[in-house]
Amino acid sequence: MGADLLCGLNPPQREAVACTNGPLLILAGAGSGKTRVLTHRVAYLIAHAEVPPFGILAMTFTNKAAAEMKSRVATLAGSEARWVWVSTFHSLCARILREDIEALGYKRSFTILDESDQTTVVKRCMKELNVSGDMFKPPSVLAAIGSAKNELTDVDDFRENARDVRRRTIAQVYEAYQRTLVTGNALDFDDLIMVAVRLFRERPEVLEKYRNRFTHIMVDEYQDTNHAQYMLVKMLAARTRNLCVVGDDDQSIYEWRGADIRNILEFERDYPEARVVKLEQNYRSTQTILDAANHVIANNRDRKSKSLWTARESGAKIALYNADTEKDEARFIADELDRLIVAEKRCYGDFAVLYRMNAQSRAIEEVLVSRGIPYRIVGGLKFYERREIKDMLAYLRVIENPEDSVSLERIINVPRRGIGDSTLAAARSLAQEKGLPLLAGVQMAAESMELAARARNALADFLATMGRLQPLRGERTVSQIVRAVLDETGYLTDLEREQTIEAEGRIENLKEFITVTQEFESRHSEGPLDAPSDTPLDVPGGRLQVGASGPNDLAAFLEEVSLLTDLDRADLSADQVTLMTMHSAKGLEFPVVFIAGMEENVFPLARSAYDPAALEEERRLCYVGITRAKDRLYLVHAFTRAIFGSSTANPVSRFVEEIPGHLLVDAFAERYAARHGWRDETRVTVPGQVKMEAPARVKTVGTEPSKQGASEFAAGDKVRHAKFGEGTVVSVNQRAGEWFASIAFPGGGIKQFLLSLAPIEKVH
DNA sequence: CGGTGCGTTATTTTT
DNA sequence: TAACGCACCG
Repeated sequence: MGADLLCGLNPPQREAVACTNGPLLILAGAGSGKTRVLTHRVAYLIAHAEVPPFGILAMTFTNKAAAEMKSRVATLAGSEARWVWVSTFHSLCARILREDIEALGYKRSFTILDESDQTTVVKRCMKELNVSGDMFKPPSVLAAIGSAKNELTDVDDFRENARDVRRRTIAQVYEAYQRTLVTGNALDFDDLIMVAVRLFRERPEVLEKYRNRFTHIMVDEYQDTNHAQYMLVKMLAARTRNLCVVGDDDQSIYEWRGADIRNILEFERDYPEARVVKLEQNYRSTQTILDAANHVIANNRDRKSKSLWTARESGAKIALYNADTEKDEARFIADELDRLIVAEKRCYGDFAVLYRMNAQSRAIEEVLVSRGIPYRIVGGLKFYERREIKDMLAYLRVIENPEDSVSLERIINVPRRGIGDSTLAAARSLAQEKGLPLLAGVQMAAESMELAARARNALADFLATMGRLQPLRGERTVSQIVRAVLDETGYLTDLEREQTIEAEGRIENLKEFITVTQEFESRHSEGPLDAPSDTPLDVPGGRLQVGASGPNDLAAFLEEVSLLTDLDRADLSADQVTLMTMHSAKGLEFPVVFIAGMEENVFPLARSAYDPAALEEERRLCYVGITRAKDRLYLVHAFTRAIFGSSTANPVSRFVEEIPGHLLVDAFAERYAARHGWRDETRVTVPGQVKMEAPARVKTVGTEPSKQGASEFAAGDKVRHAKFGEGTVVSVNQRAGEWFASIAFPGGGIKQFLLSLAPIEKVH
C-alpha cells in the first residue's frame, strides 16, 4: 500500500512524501503538484508510517483548499481519512477556543466579527475618543490594529512601543476597540489566532493536550503565514518537530496583510535539521508561459532561487493586445473568447479573466452580458456582506450571544422602530458606566425616567420582541428561528411593502439564506457519523457539534457562516467564464487566461511603483497571474482607462517589458485588425475633464507608424503648455501612428496630450 | 427621528 | 462611477 502511494510521483515528490519524520520544507513552484504531494503524504503517513489518522493535522488558509484536500485524502486513504484534521487556521483556532476559552474569561458562545463589524466598532471608538477622521482613516487604524494582532502585540505592548502621536492615538483606539470586543464577548478574525496563542501560553496544560494529540503537522501556503500563525504552529509542533510546510516564496502576495515571508525563507534557521525538497517540474503550463513567468520573477531580489521547467512543448506565444480603452479591452477579450470556442473547441469554463482590482470587472462584465457569454464573478459583492443577510445574522448572533453589542447595535433599529441615535447613546452610556454589555444598558434605559416616554416604549417593544425570539434558541432549528425573526420583527413585511426591485432582490436573498440554513440542517441531521462520545473535538470535517438540531445548532451555524467566504459557495464546475482578481486566482488554473489592465499605475499600482518591497509583491502577483495559464495567455493593456470616473492614459506595464520579446506576439497585428479593421475611437478623455480630439484612424494593417514627433520630447523633459503652464513629461507613447505625452503639472495632476496638436514647447 | 442631498474619496482581502 | 459620511431640514 505504502509503495503504491509513491507511484506516479517524480523523484523529489516521492522524497517529500516518504519523509515522515522531522521538519520538512517543500518549496513548491507553481503547478508543481503540491496538493498531490500533500495528500499522498497524508495517506502515506497513515498507510506506511502507521501514524494514527487523528494525530495528523493539515492546515490551509481557505475552506476550499481544506475541502479539496479532505476529499482527495479520502480517495487515497479510504474511510480512515475522516479522522485526519484538515482545517483552516481560523476554524482550527475557533474550535480550540470553543473548548477552552473560558480559561481566559470569555464565554464559549463568543461571536466572531467580520471586517465590516470591525470597521463599525473602530469608527465608533474613534468618535468616542474624538479622533479626527481626517487624520486617521478607520481602515488604516484597523489595519494597524490588525497587524499588531498578527504580531501578537496586545494593547499594553502597543502602547509602550507607541513613540509618536499617531501611534499613541492608535493605541487609544486599539484599547477602546479591544474593550468593546471583550465586553461584547466577541473576537475578530485576528483574535482567533492571537487568543489561541495566548491560551497556549497561559494554559500549558491545554497546549500539552494538543501537542500530544497532533504528532504530525502540515501547513500549506506557508509563505502566507503571519507571525501569530507561525507561533501557533511552532508551539504545536514543538514536541515532535514533525512539521512539514509547503510554500513558494514567489507566490507570497499577502505581505500587506501581515504574511511574513521570513517564515519560509528562514525555516531552515528555525529547524536546522530540516530536510528541504524543491519541486520545480511544472505540470500545468507550456514552456512559453513558464519562460515568461521565470523572466518576470527573476527581477525580484529577495527570493530563493528556483526555476520552473516543464516537459510540455513551447505552445502558443503570449498574445499582447494594446486596446484603446477599457471597453475595447473587454471587446477584444470577448472576441478572442468566441474565436477560441470555435477554433479550438473550447468551452466557457476554460477561460479566466484576471485583473488587479475588482473595479476593473465592470467593463468586462458589460460586454459579456451584451454578448450573452455566461460568466461568474468571484469576489467583489459578497453574499454574506449584503445588508439583509448581515441583519439576519446579527439577529441570530444576539439570540445566541446577548452580550454581542456590535450585532445588537446593528439591529436595534432595523427595521425602524423609533430608536434613534440619542436613545441609543443613552443606553450605551448606561451600560458603559457599569461596564455591562449594551443589552443591559437598553434594559436600564427602557425604565429610565431620563428618557422620553416614546423612546422608552420603543425600547420596551424591542426588548419584548427579543424576549419572544430568545427562547427559540435550542428549541427550534436555525431556519425556523430565521423565519420567526422575519415575522416577529416585521422585517419581511417592511420589504414587501416597499415594492421596489431592490426590495425584491433582498427578499430573494433572504430566501436563499433560508435555503442555506436548511442545507446546514440537513447536513447536521444525518446523525452522529463517527463522533466518539469522550471528546467532541474528535469530529473530522470541521464541524463543531454533530447530531440533529440540538441546543448548539445555532452556534455551529454561526461559526460556519462566519468562517465561510463566497469562494466556498462558488460553483467552479459550471461552464462559465471566470472573472476575478489575481489574488483570488491563487491556487487555480485555467486553459486560457487573460490578464487585463497590464498598465503602469494599474498593475503595478501607482503607490507600489516607488516602494521596492511593494513592487516586488506586485511582481509576485504578476507571477501568480501568469502561472495560472495552462495553454494560452493574453496580456491586455488599454491606452486610456476610465477608472473611478475619470480617464487616465498609462504606459504599458513594466511587467510586460520584462518578458522577452520573442515570447510575445501582437494580437492586434495577428488577427484583430484583419478581422475588424481600425475602429474610430476618436475621443480621448483625459484627467481634468479636458476632452481631446484625436484624428479618426484611416490606417490600414501594415502601414508604418508615423515617427513624427517621436524625438521631440522624452520623459523627464520640462515643457510649457500654453494653457497649463510648466510641467514635466512623464511618458511619451505611441498609439495608432500618433504620439502622445503624459505631462505632470505641479498641483494639476497628469494630463495627456496629442503631440502633433497640443500647444507645448520645450523649456531649457 | 428620519429622510435628502452634497462632497469626498478611491488596492489587493485566504478568514 | 458609487458608496459613504455629514449636515441640514421637515
